[in-house]
Amino acid sequence: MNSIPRPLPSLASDYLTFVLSTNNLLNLRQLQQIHAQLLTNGRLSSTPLLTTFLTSYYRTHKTNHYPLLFLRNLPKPNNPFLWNSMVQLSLESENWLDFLGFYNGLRENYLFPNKSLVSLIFRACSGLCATHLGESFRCQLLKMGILFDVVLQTGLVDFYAKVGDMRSAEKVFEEMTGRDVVANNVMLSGFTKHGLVKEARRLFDSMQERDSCSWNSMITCYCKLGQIDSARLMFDRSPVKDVVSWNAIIDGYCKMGQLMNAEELFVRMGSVKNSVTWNTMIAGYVQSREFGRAMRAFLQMQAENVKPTEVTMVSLLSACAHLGAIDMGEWVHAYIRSKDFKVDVVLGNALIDMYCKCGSIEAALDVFHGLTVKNIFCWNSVIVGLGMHGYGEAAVNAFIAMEKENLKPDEVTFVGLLSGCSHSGLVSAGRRYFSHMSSVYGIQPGIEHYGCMVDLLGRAGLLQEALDVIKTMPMKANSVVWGALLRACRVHKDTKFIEQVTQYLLELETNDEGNYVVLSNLYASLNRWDDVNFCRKLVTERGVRKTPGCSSIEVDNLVHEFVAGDPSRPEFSQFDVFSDEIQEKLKGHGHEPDKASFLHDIDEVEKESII
DNA sequence: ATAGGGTTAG
Repeated sequence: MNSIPRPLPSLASDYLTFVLSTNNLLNLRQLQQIHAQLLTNGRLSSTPLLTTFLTSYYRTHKTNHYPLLFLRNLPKPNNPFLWNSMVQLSLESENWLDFLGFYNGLRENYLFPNKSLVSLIFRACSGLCATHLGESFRCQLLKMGILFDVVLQTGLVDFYAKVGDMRSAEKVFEEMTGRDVVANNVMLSGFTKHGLVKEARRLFDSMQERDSCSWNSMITCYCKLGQIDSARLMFDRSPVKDVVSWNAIIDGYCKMGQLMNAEELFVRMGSVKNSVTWNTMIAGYVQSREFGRAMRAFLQMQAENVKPTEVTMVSLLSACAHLGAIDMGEWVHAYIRSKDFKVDVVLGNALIDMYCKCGSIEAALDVFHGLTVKNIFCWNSVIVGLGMHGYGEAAVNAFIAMEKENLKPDEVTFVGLLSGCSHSGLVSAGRRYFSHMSSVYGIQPGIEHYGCMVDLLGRAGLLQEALDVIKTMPMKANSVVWGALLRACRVHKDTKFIEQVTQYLLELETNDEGNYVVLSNLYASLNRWDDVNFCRKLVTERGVRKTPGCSSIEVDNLVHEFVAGDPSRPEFSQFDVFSDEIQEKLKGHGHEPDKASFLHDIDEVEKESII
């Protein structure tokens, strides 16, 4: 169908209906031809037909450009139904910018949105957290003389609650006459979202009629505040338990790390389970670092014929990122493509993060550039990823590009940017961005940012400056910050500050095993064996447990874990040979193992091999 | 109106 033959007027209607029903993507030329057809024959331009045409165009092309052009060129006055359906369609597909375009077009024609649309628009304003838009919209409605009934007032309550203006929300709610269950539930969920459990409970207790939504709101409210036992009480008391109730309480247990309780309910649910239930459980496993169980749950989900969703994929990708399982990650990516899942910002970000953490910055960038919509999470992941892989300058450039897109950097952006500068030795850039944080962007540096600066200066050998940062920063240094300085001391073989760090370890009862080890090794390299023993005694006294070094590799979609000094694997001897090869290669590249600061009580040859 | 997903310093 490269060109559409000009049909006879009597056939046009059928013909157009046929063309539109084939569900093919129409190109611009074809559309213009249909457009011409519709305009030249006034009889054909019936509102239903035009509506079908525009909606099918918008559904397939997902851009409001042509439909807007089309509508603007229609002879006046326009039929309000046409504009209303386009506004509604863009709202339903959550394309806010398209919505604004259509809504403005509607107003340009002095038309009013119909009533169901009005509440939809309020919901959209809530979704966008567009305070000004919602306000101006409310004023417009008043001017238009649209009556505020319970439905509209409820929409308004929802709007105020979502943008965080609880006082206005409560005011509208109090002034409402004839509140129904929905109105009460909207107010209830407003309280719930802001963790206002007392207010929520008071309203809940005063309600004469309660449906499952009311009970579920209370369950989620208690879960959100970590009061899992109160949530469970609500769940048990509810006479109208539905899937949502079960899912809410299971999620509550997962968030508390109580997988046993979550699983018990999960099993007890039987066949009521839906995809959200499975996603909740899988996400729970991932959050508790039970990646293998997450994967098994995914397989079981498929075995029970429950369709995995985009949310399932996000959890699986997160598991891959933690495991460094690139093969499995690529498999998930292929699965996403084969199922035609919609790669939105969240899923896109999960892919970017997975590829970064699995070592493939190129694949991460591919995904990033392929996204039509990028938000702060996506940019942050890319900036963090580039910095992590030693591309500090690229991270800085990404930061600049992000600003050009008019996105405001947040505190995570600066963590990524500063650590990127640190890994690439970009001292002056790091200093500049650190000072710009508060002066230009109005973000107060947190302990992470001071930590980055200590690391940046420490790596560059500016140890005194690094210590000055620790001394002058507005918060107490934690083990990460001291760890950065400690490692810098080791790398630069500078022991000036070693006493201060030891003092810190004595003062702050930290259980951070790594710092004790580094400190002990530092003393060992100085042959200060008394201090080494002191460190070791400290570790024992404080009950700090040294987790054995552990790494994992992935072969044929199976993740193999290796624990340091554990020869129980049958392949162990082969790995030994392989490890020898790597050592030789490293030496060829001029790498020297840092023997001095390690395990003083074993002989030189063995020492080298272990390091 | 109610349930599930993403980025953070050594």
